[in-house]
Amino acid sequence: MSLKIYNTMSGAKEEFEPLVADTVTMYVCGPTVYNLAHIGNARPVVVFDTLFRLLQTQYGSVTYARNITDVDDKIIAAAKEGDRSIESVTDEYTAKYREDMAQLNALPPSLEPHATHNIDAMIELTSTLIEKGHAYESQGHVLFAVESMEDYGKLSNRSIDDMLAGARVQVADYKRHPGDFVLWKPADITDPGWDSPWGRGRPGWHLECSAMIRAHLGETIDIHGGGRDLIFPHHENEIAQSRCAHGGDYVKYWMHNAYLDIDGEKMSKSLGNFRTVRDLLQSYRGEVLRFALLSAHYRSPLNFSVELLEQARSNLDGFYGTLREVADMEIDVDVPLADEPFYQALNDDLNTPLAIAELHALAKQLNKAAAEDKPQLKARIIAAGNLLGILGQDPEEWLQGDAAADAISAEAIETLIQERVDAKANRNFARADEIRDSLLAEGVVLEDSREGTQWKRG
RNA sequence: GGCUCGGUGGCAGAGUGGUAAUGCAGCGGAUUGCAAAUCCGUCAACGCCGGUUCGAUUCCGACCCGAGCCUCCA
Repeated sequence: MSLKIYNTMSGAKEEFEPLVADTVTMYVCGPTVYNLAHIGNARPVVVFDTLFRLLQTQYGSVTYARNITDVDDKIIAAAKEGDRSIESVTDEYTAKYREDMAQLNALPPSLEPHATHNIDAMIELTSTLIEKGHAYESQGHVLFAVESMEDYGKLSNRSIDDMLAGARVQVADYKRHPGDFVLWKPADITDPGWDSPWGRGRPGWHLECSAMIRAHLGETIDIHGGGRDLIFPHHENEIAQSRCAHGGDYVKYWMHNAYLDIDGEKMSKSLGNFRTVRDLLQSYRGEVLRFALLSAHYRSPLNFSVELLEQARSNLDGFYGTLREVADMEIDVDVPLADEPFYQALNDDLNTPLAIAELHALAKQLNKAAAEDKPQLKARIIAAGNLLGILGQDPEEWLQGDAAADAISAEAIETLIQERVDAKANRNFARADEIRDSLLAEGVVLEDSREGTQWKRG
């Protein structure tokens, strides 16, 4: 069972083969830390976290780097607006980003390089590009000369001429060609800046990823991921920087996720139609958000809505309900992943919706399995859940734990259930139903069985 | 204008050159004191028009509709 990945560069699914046997290097573009992450920003995090988990099942060494962009115009603007230091802005939002992503069950990446910790590498890269004739200094800026690169535009499949046709490239008198992009720009005395051969300044947006990949992962990496909107110009320009500086390949497999839509439109900061993860966590647990994000294939747009979240929750409740029935069952059963349909689904370019469908099939089997078959089915469900980053909680806690601040307490519920058991024993069904209805009004659902009454918050 | 990507049942969402997964919702049944949960069954879909083919939802072409990138954006 081998992994297939859709490579943006070739436009086709390819067999995944790492450059070095049993070793995978992966880099995903992380946040610019000047505000809270929205749920659209969380999609690549969840998608590539799932890939990270999958890779770890088949390669001995998997290094996953996700950067923190902590120098940028928007950060400077946010600091000025809040009348606070750059560091207090970036520290706050870096911490909040980590917290939010942890709520989504995203594992911490192996490395989390900060742009400001790698300025030397960026200056060095810029110098190399100038030496090799791919960059030039102009009015305090250093710019990459796109015309100096033979196949610039290959990733996004556009030519330099095409870009001019759009006539939306920023024209600036310090550029030789309108498509040239900034490697290094001068900094105002009040702005953050670093001394460089070209004066005090700061790096352009694209530079950090090229420099940090080179510094932390090597000249060529296996997988580089991010949102579709990064294909151009960001990733295109990374390729230009790295290939022109070092020669050789930069990235073997390019992966790009589609975005979240709201009412058929892209969710984005500039459109203002976004919901922050932090805000959504007030109403939905992180695992629900994660499940919702995985319910569509990562290369397809996903329409984000209340209905989607309710379906995600309903699905998870079902799985946890199944697991609650076998909560005390030991599962020291080996699960040969290669044979598992959910594993095969994930290996096919991370087909998470199909993997979830296979999870449903397993749950159904478990619900009606003979006792001796249950442990292995439970083990398989847990194994699938681990890969998807779900179903890791105690089922009872999941089903009973999602209580609002003013909700009825577990103790009060148990007391009423006991009273209802007594009423039923006396065949006082009117009282029993009255108790059940009153609990339902509190959002508590009772489930009677031969073994007794269970409850959950619905 | 250039370059991408889509349009599958009420909703979400896989997939395939030949009976179109799965989930949610609906309906019927089993079970239950009645429910819930579970199980069984069931209704219902491939944008439009051509072409290739024995056969197309799937391949090709045109068209309609939608989204995205080309500017900060996951």
